[in-house]
Amino acid sequence: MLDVSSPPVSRRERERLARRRAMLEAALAVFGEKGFEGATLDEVAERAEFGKGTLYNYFPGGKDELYLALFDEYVVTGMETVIAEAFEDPDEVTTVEGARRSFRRMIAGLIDHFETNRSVLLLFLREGHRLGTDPAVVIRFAERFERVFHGVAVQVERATAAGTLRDLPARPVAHLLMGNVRGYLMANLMAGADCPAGGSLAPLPDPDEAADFITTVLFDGLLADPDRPAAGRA
Amino acid sequence: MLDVSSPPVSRRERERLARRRAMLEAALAVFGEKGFEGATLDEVAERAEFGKGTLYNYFPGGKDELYLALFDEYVVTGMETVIAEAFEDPDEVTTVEGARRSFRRMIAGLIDHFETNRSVLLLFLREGHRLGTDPAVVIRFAERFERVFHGVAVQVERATAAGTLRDLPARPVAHLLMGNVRGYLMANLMAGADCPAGGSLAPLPDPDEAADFITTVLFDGLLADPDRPAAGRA
DNA sequence: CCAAAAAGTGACTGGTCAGTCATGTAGCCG
DNA sequence: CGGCTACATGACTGACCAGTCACTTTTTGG
Repeated sequence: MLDVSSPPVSRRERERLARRRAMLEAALAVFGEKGFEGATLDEVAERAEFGKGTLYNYFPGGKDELYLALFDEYVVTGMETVIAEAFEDPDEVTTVEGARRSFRRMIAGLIDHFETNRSVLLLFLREGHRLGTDPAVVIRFAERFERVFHGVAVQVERATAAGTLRDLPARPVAHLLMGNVRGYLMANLMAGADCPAGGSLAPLPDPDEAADFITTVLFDGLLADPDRPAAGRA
Repeated sequence: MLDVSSPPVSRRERERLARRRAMLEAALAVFGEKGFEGATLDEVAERAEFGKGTLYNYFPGGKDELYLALFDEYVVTGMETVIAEAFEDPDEVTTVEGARRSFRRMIAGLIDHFETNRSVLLLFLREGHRLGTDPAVVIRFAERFERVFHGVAVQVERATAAGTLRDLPARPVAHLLMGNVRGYLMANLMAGADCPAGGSLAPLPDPDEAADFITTVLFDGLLADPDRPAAGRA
């Protein structure tokens, strides 16, 4: 990995990548704050300390390309990393407690990842901003998510095959897992805006509790059942 | 309710309401197709067959007010109606099977409602489009959702008090229930765009199966447990 | 050190659209 | 009927911004 003596990429190339990175970081901040429609390329260029024209040298597709690159390189990559780490030991999901531990790690990891990267979270939550507008855009987003869901579905399938999970279709289960994380994050975000409406919207402000809650419900179910106490917290 | 002989509102008033309704309906179609940013008031006015100025007579707050009114009168009201119908018999949730039936009815009702009102669904899914942009807007959305969640949380609380559900905090459970419906709808919508990526994204294209799936997982949990077979389908 | 190539730049353009307001019109009352 | 109120209207304005391109600066290679 060290490229001091014989760089696999030229200095030129490295600098180019560094500039690209700087632009993406500025774009992340701006898109995170203003949303896709609200963000202006002028502001992205200014924050990145480049001319607007330069932005187009790096992202000829303009705003769309910038946004999609951001989505790929921050949201999707981030999730894939967390998921890969959660299932590092491939045999863990073959026992009931191991499966619970692995999936809980995934859930907690995702929550933690997005909680500590607010801009990335906003990008993630708004990914549906153009649903129904441009089919091509919907498809590109769908492809990205497909990859992530697939990674989860594979683990669900392995656990199911090992008999640790009930025999349910893997893809819907994967969707359900991810959907619950997403739902928690959104609720928490809305609660962040100090809301005058009745009680706080924050259902479970502590990420760790939230991960326990989600894991417990999804693994043990909602029904009262004295014969099978929740393994996690009540 | 009949107001033929002695109208509680004048003809003037009724016509005014009818015009308002027509505008909202046009707005629903346009916002649903184009999203908040993509929609133009010119198009809304044209579809409603009114001048743009007239729109401002009815919604002085402009685009924002129109959108929020739409959200209130279609999304929120629709969900509240479905929820109220699902829990019509207040005693049903006090038995295990009754609770399952009630919540399943709610889930199926919500899915059905949004599947048959695509524009309303899009409005619902995009409600987060401005999260993080304008705190005032976030708060107004949060208030609306709070009302809906509260309705669900009340039922969860009653079921928990009756001992049919495990002793978990009601609000997070309500969020989780609603989040799962939302997640299913979004996945299904993305699958609607015929996606070249691998298999179809549609996890469970049939709404009824989806309702069974969600109910089963949430009530019985994911863990394999030969002692307690799922009451619904496998 | 210079010329040519590569990369950076931001003023400019063309188009869009939210919101306004001067004008038009329909109904109502005296 | 005539004038008055209330509402409808859409051309207009000002702001905004994605994307362009003629020009400047930097780098490279001879």
